[in-house]
Amino acid sequence: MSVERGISATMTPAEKTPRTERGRKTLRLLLDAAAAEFGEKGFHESSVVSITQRAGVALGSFYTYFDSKDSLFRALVRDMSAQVRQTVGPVIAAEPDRLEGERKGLNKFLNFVREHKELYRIIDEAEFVDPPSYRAHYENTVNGYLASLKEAATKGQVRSDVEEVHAWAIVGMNVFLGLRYGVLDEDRDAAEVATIAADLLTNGLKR
Amino acid sequence: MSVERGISATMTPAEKTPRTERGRKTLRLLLDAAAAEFGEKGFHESSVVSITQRAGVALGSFYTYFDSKDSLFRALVRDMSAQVRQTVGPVIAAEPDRLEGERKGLNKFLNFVREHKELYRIIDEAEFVDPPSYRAHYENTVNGYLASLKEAATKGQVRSDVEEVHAWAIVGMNVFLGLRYGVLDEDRDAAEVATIAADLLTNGLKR
DNA sequence: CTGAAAGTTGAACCATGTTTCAACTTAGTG
DNA sequence: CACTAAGTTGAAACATGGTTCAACTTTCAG
Repeated sequence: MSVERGISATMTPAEKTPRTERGRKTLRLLLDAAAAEFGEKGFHESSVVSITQRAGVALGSFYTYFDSKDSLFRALVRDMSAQVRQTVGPVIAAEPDRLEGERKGLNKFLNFVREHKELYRIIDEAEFVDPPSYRAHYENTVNGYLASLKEAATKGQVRSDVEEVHAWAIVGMNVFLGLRYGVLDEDRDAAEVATIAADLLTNGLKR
Repeated sequence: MSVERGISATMTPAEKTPRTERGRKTLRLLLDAAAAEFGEKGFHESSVVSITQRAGVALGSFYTYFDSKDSLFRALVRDMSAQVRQTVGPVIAAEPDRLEGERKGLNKFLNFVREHKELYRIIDEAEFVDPPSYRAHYENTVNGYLASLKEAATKGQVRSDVEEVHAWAIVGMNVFLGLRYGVLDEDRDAAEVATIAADLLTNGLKR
């Protein structure tokens, strides 16, 4: 449940990139602490003081790497948005059949959410803390989805009239299933949920 | 774009219920101002000072009706949650065919969202400000959905194996369509979006 | 009319938490 | 082995905004 990755290219840390190994380590401590803190308490209940304490670093060091609490949050949102897509996208792409890929992708997503509840909450909260990033996250996600659906349509694997509305609907479906069966509760088997949902998506509600 | 209704039963306003006509009027001013303010700025950017100014009421009067900023927010969430269900539920129920009801319900929902963007955002933000209400909102919504789907299943209008996962998936779909085509942008005809989504839900993605 | 209950007011109090900064320590290079 | 750049530190300055309260006004039942 921590952001174990290095500092991704998407973070654009202004002129505050660390120049030494020590600096990179401190930055990573701060990012991990922040992800945990924001995930648990939400943006506004989290404090820079508490984040630095959790990171085992002095208060002032925070401002060596970030301009503000907001800018840290923005950096995290961008990073996590990319992480989700990089985790789920390949799983869908690797499957020759798009509808089967849908099931596998959702399964992967559910498991990812369970292991990264904090990322999920951070992206959700971006709707209020950093609307542009929030919007960008879902537009990127939906666009990727739509492209892959259209691709599948040319292969005759899905209906030929797929369009934006479908992509938003499917993404919404997945996000809510992630919320319910990943974040709020884990009372159902992830693979089973994915199978049921993929079947609904494939065949619809009709008898 | 304001909460034009009276004080609903769900609000349980402790011992702070107004006893005179004047009091009820002030309370309504505060509720409307708060809904507008929270909808525009979000919970944390909104201030009690600003809400009372918007309502044209003194700062102190706020605490005649609410224990705190939080408790006001909770009251609003509960009220709006009920409002959404009371708006959309009947539209679905009135339609003899459940799948056609789905289309009409989504259309109603989209139009409702467009006229009440602030309500939408307030419920969303409850995930962070008042998690129990947030959870309760979606559980109530999903349960209502599930009951009506099961009812339709006995009539042979939808597949007979409908269950909780389906309900969450459908609600998620609708919420995201509301977000995209109601809140973020209104660049598509609501009825058209509803038709496309209902068709997807009815027949699925397969060719 | 009148008195008590209900409602109104806004300055002051208070808690919280972000950001700055000048003194200090560590790391790496010529 | 300096000497400089990078990094660290935490107390203090600063900003914000929620909440209280005692004086005041309005309402309305008797």
